[in-house]
Amino acid sequence: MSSAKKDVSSIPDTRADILAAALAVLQAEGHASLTVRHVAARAGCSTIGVYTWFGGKDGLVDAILLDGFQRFAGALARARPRKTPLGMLLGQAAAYRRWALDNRTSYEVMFMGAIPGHVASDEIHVAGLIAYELLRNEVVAARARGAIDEDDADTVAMAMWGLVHGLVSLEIANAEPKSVAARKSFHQRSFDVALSALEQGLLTKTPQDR
Amino acid sequence: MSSAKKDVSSIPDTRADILAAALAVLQAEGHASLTVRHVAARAGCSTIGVYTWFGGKDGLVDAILLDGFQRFAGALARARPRKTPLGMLLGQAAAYRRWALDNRTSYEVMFMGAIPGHVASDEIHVAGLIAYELLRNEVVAARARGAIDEDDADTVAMAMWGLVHGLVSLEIANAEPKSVAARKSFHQRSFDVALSALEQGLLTKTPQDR
DNA sequence: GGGTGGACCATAACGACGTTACATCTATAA
DNA sequence: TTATAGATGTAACGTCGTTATGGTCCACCC
Repeated sequence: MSSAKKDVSSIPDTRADILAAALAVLQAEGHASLTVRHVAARAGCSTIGVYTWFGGKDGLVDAILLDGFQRFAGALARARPRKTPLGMLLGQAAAYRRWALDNRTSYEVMFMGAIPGHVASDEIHVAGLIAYELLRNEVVAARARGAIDEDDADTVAMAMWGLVHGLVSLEIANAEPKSVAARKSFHQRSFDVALSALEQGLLTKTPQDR
Repeated sequence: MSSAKKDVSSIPDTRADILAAALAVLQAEGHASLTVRHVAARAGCSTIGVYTWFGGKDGLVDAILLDGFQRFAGALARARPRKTPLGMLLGQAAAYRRWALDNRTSYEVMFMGAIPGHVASDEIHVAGLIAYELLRNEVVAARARGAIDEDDADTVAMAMWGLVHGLVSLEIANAEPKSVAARKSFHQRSFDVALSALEQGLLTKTPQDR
């Protein structure tokens, strides 16, 4: 305000402020507090800023989702390498669960419909597909090396995605019949058992290079 | 109003009307239209009726959930018998998916958090556990006959539940990379592949009475 | 019959939500 | 300096869940 004129890189100031405020609110107070008024107040502007820069709450949530999917895909891509194709698949599944548990609020928004009436834009679906492709690629690689019989990579990828997503959803929703103390290890164990069982079931009958 | 006095069985008239109206609204117009005002109007009373008989929207949703879980458990219990324990498990999984697809709106409310801020009461969690027990019982039976190695029935049951829930969630959310025309058969196929793979993976190494 | 109390309900309102009409301010172009 | 376009603040609209207020109706007791 005083001496420095705006430098070129800071032109879209308000937009960045609002997005940062939205992420902060989401992280600190949960989806219920993610209101236009609340975010705007935290960003230091009026509600109209959300409409100027994001077109409304839907646009703001889309921006949040885009950020989430990018971080999510990055985490999957950084899953530590394993020696075998099936090991890579298990590694991605583990990275998926780890990221979801470490970014619970984001995961709920991205995959569990935590924002009431939100319908994601096409751009967001594309961002989601990028993450899916990472998994699918490993399936293709595993099949190319003869570790998996099933012809259609999408079928196998969807089976794995469904399993991982379902278990993680139930874990986050706390839907299990055990005591609180045993929750973490119980879910970890269910996850491991289910994954290795699925892996066993997907193996070729005439194993080659697993 | 004219001649007939109320017979005993129709004393809680308004309550039943409201619940019926809520189910009708949910079925015909989706969760977004499930508002206290809308339901009350359809039931022919004012909004206060919802508070008199259900304590508020949460109580009304709880009643809807209870109804849903009872119908869901009934559908699982009626899954047609198979000859083997593992066949029973697959049969229950198929019944689960069938019910979810046939009762999509109910499923979204029960398992996908479709009602924004709703937190289910303890009674509802119990109702959910009853359905879970049906699955768990089949796991115990399969283990008793030596078809499954894993010791902890909850671990196996959670693995299956997670797989089925995850695939069904993704199917309902339409999260797949195929064209609309191929969706149904694609999901059916993914479901079958994943289930039979999980089954294969859970089999004992020394098969006995499957 | 004449109260009396409680269960049920309608009206109207409150605060919070997403959204928008309108006026104002600011910065750049002519 | 003036004009124009974009960003912004204020205040409002309609909707949501919820509730305070008050009225109706019916069972019960004197």
